[in-house]
Amino acid sequence: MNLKELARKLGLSPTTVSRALNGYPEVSESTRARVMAAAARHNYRPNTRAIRLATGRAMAIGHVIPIASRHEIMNPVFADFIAGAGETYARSGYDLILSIVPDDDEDRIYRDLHARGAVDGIIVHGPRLNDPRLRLLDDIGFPYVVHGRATGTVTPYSWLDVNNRRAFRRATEFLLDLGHRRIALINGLEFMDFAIRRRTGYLEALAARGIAPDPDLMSSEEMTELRGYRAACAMLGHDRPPTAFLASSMIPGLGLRRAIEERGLRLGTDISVIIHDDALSYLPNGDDVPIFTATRSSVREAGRQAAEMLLDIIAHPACAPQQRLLEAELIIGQSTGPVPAPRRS
Amino acid sequence: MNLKELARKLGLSPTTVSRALNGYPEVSESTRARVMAAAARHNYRPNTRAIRLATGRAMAIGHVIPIASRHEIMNPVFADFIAGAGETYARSGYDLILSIVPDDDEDRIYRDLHARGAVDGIIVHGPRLNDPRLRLLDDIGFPYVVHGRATGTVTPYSWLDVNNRRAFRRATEFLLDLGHRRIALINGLEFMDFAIRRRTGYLEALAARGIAPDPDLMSSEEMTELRGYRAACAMLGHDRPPTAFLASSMIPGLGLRRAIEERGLRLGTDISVIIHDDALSYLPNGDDVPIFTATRSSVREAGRQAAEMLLDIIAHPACAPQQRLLEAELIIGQSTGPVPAPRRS
DNA sequence: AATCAATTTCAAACCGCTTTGGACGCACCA
DNA sequence: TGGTGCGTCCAAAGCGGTTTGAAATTGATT
Repeated sequence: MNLKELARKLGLSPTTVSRALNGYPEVSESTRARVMAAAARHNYRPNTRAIRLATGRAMAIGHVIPIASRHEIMNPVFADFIAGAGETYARSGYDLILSIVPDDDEDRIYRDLHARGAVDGIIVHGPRLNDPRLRLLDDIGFPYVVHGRATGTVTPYSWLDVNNRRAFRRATEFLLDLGHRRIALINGLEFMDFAIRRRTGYLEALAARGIAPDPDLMSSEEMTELRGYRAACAMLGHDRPPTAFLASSMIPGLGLRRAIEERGLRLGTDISVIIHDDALSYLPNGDDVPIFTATRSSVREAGRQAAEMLLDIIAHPACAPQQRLLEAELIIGQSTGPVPAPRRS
Repeated sequence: MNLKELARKLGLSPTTVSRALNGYPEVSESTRARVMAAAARHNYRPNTRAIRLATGRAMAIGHVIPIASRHEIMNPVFADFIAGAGETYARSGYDLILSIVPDDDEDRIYRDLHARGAVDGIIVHGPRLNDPRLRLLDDIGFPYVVHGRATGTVTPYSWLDVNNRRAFRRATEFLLDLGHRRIALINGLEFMDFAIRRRTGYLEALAARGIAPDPDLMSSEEMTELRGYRAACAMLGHDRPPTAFLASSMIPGLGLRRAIEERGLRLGTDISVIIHDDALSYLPNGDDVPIFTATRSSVREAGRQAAEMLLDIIAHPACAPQQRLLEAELIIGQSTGPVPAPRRS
């Protein structure tokens, strides 16, 4: 069932039918009603391919997920982000096209998506320090929104980010207020922008209390359970082990907890831990009482908002780049407590 | 830069240029070379929208991810599956379009995707008992491949699945051989097909040794860390607690481990655990020596193969439905050991 | 009754590619 | 010499919508 056929059935021209369905004013309300009814009856849906060609719009957004080609780690945070973005697209009639791309091949993909006219805009995932992709996207004239920011980029661009610096500064201050002085940071890879900001917040809080950071208490790794475990083991084996940890996400946080409990230490009394909680649906941080004290910000909500921002930019290309900074809330769970009396070992 | 323009620059007709680029024989090799060179020079890429309209093919595959509308849990296993499928699509010039859909609205989405001509085929995720989607897809004539199977469906259909029954049967037998008799099963939700099969395998192994299953040792929950923890807590608090556990995935397995270690029990000596390991990139099961003894099957590889199967079906619609059953390997880690001597409590 | 503007409808061009059904030139053969 | 077949290339008709510019209809005004 296509437009022409529907028009024939109605004894109208395709033009009129098209206008009736798309809400143009130059068609009487009575015929519009007739057309709508007929369309519903034959459950007619305009062919997406034809619309796209005729209007020149792809009605689709590209999400390009970089995969570190060496390790092939897929960041599962994307799953919830995309679930959020998908809700927005569904409401607006956009499709979401997903490319998983080795990070040494991203340029080609962006160029391709543009030249082929496959998508109207792009969500940039996993921005890095001085990320070259933003320059590239500006050059080819693609509307885009960055999930996160790219330290080092000077030209303005649209982004949506969590206030990572402030979140980690507050978390560190919270631990300092509890009396902790040896606070470890289990961070993501340092070329990732979010990791840089989190470290900055951590260092700021330490500096404000006149505490010199100890490189032995700072690790930067891929965010897997195993890496969190390993890093924690190394630090807990230190001759002056930390009394508290900050972890970049729930996943290394689980490894961290394993390392702690394996040593017979109790979370929240012997060792304090604060994680960043992206509110992943499959890794809930407890329900009533959070397990981990955490800086929390829903990545799914971020997905929703980033998608809205991008659609807005596509609809109003003349507007200046948009930015939105989400604040993480510090939620108190069972994994933090006052620094214990020094152990006599 | 489009076909017409490129043709004009070359002094050829659009027809010839199109044929040259698409490898048709009715064009001399010399002009083909000329055309190819010019196309590369102006980095011409045919407009996807136009190709799609002209050929009637969408050159895109739809992945419809159902979200339980009540809980909004996004199964993170999809992330790695899709990463695998994406590799296949990238090689074949297909796009991957992703819809995250509340499970009470799936019908509409499938109908829509078809009527709009947005995709050429569908990967069905998370099949359930008597899943009505397969009937629907057959009715509307959509090529599809199911990741998993749908017990209760009688008409043949294409699927790719892990041999869940055999995997869990072997795992259970392995525990039985170690002397365990009280073996608990922490399963996924029971309307999910994979959960049914795993339970079947588990029950078969018990029955073969003449052991009656204990309903108190079988739980069916969403596969989150917290649910795994809760289920394990309840079972370990039982007056005849299990000496071994089977967990449906790494994620509830982590919660299970937490419950065990929280009680001062040691994994692999006091309590044995076998999980199903989907080989998720962000939750590696150790590296040299696996942490968990596990039934392992890479879901990423499953994604690759399912995608290939679907592309093949689309290319050869006349063929009979295809099936592929992947065997999980049983890998021995540090989480299993002989049943401990009964505790005198 | 003729004029005019507003309302409603339509024919045709267009989006950028594929594909059908020739056209053209040339060598080959009878 | 004229037909046949082959190798190259092209004009034009789709694909299924949107959109422009004009025509037909209607009602009000003069």
